[in-house]
Amino acid sequence: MEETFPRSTPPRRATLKDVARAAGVSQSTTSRALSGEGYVAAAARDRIVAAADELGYVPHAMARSLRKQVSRSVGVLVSDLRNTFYADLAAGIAGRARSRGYTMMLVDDQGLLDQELHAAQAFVATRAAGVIVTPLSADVSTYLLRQRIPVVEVDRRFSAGACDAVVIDNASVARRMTDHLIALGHRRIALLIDETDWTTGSERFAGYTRSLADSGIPDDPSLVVSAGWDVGGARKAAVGILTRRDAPTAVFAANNLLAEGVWRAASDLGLRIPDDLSIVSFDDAQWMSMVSPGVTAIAQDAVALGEAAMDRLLDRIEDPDAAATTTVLEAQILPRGSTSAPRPA
Amino acid sequence: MEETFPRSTPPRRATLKDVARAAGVSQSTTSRALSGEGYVAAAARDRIVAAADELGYVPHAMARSLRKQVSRSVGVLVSDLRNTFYADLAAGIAGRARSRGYTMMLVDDQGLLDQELHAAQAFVATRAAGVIVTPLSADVSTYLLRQRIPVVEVDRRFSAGACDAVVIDNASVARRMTDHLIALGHRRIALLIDETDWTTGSERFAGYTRSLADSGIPDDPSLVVSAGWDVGGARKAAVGILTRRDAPTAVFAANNLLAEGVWRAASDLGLRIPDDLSIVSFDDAQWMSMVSPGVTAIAQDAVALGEAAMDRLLDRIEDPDAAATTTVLEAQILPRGSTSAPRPA
DNA sequence: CCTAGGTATGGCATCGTTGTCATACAGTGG
DNA sequence: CCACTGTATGACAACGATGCCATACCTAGG
Repeated sequence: MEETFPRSTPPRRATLKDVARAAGVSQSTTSRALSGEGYVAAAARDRIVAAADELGYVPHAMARSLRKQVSRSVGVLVSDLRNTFYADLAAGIAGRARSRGYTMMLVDDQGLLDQELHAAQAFVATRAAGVIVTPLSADVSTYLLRQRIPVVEVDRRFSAGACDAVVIDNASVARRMTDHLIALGHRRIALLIDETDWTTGSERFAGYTRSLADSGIPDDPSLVVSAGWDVGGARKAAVGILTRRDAPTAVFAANNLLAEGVWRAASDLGLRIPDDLSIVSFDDAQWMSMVSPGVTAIAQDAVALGEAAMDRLLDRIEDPDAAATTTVLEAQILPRGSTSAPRPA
Repeated sequence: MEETFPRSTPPRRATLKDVARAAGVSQSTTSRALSGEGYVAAAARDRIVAAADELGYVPHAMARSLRKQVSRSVGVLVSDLRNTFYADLAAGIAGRARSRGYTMMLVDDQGLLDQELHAAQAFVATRAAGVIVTPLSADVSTYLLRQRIPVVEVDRRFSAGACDAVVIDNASVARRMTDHLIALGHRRIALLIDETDWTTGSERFAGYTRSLADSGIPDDPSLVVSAGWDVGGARKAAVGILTRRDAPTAVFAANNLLAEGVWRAASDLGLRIPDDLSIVSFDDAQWMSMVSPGVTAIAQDAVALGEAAMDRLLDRIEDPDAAATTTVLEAQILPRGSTSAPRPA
């Protein structure tokens, strides 16, 4: 009998069976004692609990969820964790997940379609209780829904109607932002945008267009510039439009990367802000409050977005057959120094 | 017999048994066919594979890992996802995890000790293959190591020697940064710091002190200011030291939040940078390259830190009994406009 | 005294996989 | 013709937890 092991680090992790043996009762009783369901004599319970933490017993979550056929973990799929927006979103989800007793599996698909689908499969494999996703295509939701896994789309919608969604009112706030520029006296307002295929882009574009139309400003398609996905491209595109003979007096950047490009372009060209050029941004970023003048921006509360998505998901898990709903959160305009009346021509 | 269900959404997720039945073979054969281990006739394999994707079969990762007694998921515990440093770290880990076939459970402990321990327990419950943590105390590592779970500490070390760690050489780069200020002619250099209890703080402090000593500059403890954990506190502390009669000509902020406080304080006091005051920061933040002048900063590659930590963890999982090592990554000094020679007195 | 109901406990099947083992049928070399 | 080896398959027992069921005791009420 040389089975003496140091007491501090047991050779194997303790299981329910070990606790049962140590307490001198059956596994059934042990399970009941630790879960608090069913009859257990007080004395037995005490012995069992004592044995459990003597052995450092931690229930095996996977075994439990295999047996109970329910999972306490949710999958989260975002496009790019290095982008503050997604990181804040994840933070909001994480906070709610923890307080509701769920664990979070986080995957960053880097904006790649194949990784998005691959991640979805990983969520199915772990039998996630539900998934929150900032989708790149309708495929994820379709696939997960077919697998009977609740899905919530955040930030943008691809499967409108088929699954729940939590978004902000892009169109409305883009319109109000454009209204603000028009109220200051601007007539030539450029829109720098990445894409108009997703709901985010198309709605922002729609809000901008709507504002101009409502103010009776003639449509000028040349002022809407597709500026790519990175700062470099945005900078180039901004330089292009700002050096035109009929350059705009204000630029509306449809996200924070584009705003950075515009800011740098203005600096390249020696334009004074807001005297020579007004700049506004959809998405607030930290630098916008650090530079002078600060950049007037639309702030989405990404943390709140994440929290709302998690709440939605948990409701859905409780009631899988309820009708899909779309939750729309408010976004705020933060007026800063980058906007003023255009210079008289 | 009214068990007709729509073919598109099966009532229950398909299991190995379902695939086996559909292909007309046993579970054993099915398992062998899908895993590729052991003998399976070519014809049978084809039938099985066909049945599997007909049914949309996805193997149950938890059942598998229960049976095989190995897990393919790692736990990651960071202090605050909303802080870019941690988000980038997580992104680095996530990237490596995905490419190595692991899934990542992410928890944000919000800098709270009890949540840190709670998260550690959750990792044990899911039988994580390993854990990467930016620790708040030695307790996490101690607990997890006792539970035989490999741990890698990142950014700061609490359990030096007991577990692996991946950090940057805080002391050395802090010293070089201070040397840089001294080389420019500064003699009164303040250090704004949050804490000196963690390895990060104490090493940065040590590097600063060492640089001054090596240059023969007399020690002045009043120039080392404990500035709290948020921007507001840092701003106040900075205003305090900058309005002293013998105010420093340069300030070294030990992290990006403190740097923001200093920057705002300088703005409050109308100090011109770098003429009236030189500012340097440990930690680069996006705004530091957007403001003018830009802030000279120490850039840690948080993504690389995360990748290195994941690599370390996987090595450790493969060889649990190897000696614990500490990996030290380089950090870079990015010279920008916020530093110059002090104004002649 | 007998039964009913509350309390307390253990046995056992089960969740979905995997791997060991036993079995069976080739074909091959002695 | 008899081992023997290689191929192919299915039964079955795990992994760790739970929950149904049977069993057993005790007390109270008829």
